[in-house]
Amino acid sequence: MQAAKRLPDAELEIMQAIWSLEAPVTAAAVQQRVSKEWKATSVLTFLSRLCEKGFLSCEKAGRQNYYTPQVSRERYLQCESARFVRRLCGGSVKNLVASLSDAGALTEQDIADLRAFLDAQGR
Amino acid sequence: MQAAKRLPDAELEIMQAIWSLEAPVTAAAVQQRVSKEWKATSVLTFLSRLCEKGFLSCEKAGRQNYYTPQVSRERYLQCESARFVRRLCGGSVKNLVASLSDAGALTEQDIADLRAFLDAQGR
DNA sequence: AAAAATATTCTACTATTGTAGAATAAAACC
DNA sequence: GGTTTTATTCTACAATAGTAGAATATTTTT
Repeated sequence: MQAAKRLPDAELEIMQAIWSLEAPVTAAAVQQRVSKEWKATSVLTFLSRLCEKGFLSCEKAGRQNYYTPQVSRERYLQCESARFVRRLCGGSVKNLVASLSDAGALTEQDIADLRAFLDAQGR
Repeated sequence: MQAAKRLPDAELEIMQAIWSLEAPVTAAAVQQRVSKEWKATSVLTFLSRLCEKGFLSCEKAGRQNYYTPQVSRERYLQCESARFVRRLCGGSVKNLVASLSDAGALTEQDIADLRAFLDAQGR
């Protein structure tokens, strides 16, 4: 399982937009979906960089390009979260959650969801 | 609570080393502690960049510099983990933990620790 | 005090990232 | 078919990051 390289902020934002859409997508659709106020050429630059990195494939039809994700959101999230816990939390998931709690970023809902998740796991 | 800026890999590695030592620390001590095979000047470059960014303070004594963290590991981890959940997990902590589980990065120990943590939280 | 050792600061160069104008190519329109 | 429109590709430039040699300054040593 080769580690899908970590994406810089702008490229991740583009991928998030693409993952939330039905593949394949056009640059225009991506631009609409994205929250940032990027010029069209900027979006195109990011898209082509993502292709170079193997995160997207690109199919040309007429004068438009159609992009399709080559890495799933799930897979990327798995790599990144494992990496995060390893590098920042000393490998301890509890450290992570405790830190979120200290940061006030752990809602009642989160706690309930987590409980449910743990219960569903190996008893 | 201004958001302590995110550190690039090399600088984070330096901070990790410093946090694990007794402050204040010298560049030599940092270099020993770090796992990477950096030249002394590289370490010095990272240290001075960390000072510029306000992560370290620097006190000169004789020809040596003594560095002291200005941001605690806890605080940095809080910012980063909140940011991570927000940007990558759609704000859901359960998503994060589920993804770790899928990635095979959730040990029995983690699960036990998490349970204990949740139980210690508001019932 | 002069010489040798050494910690720090300067300077520098490459790669990556954010950003986008210019140039090009292809489609649509008249 | 020539002109206008427009999506894409090229080119470019500044800021950040990784890396470290050269130059400088301060101690130590002799």
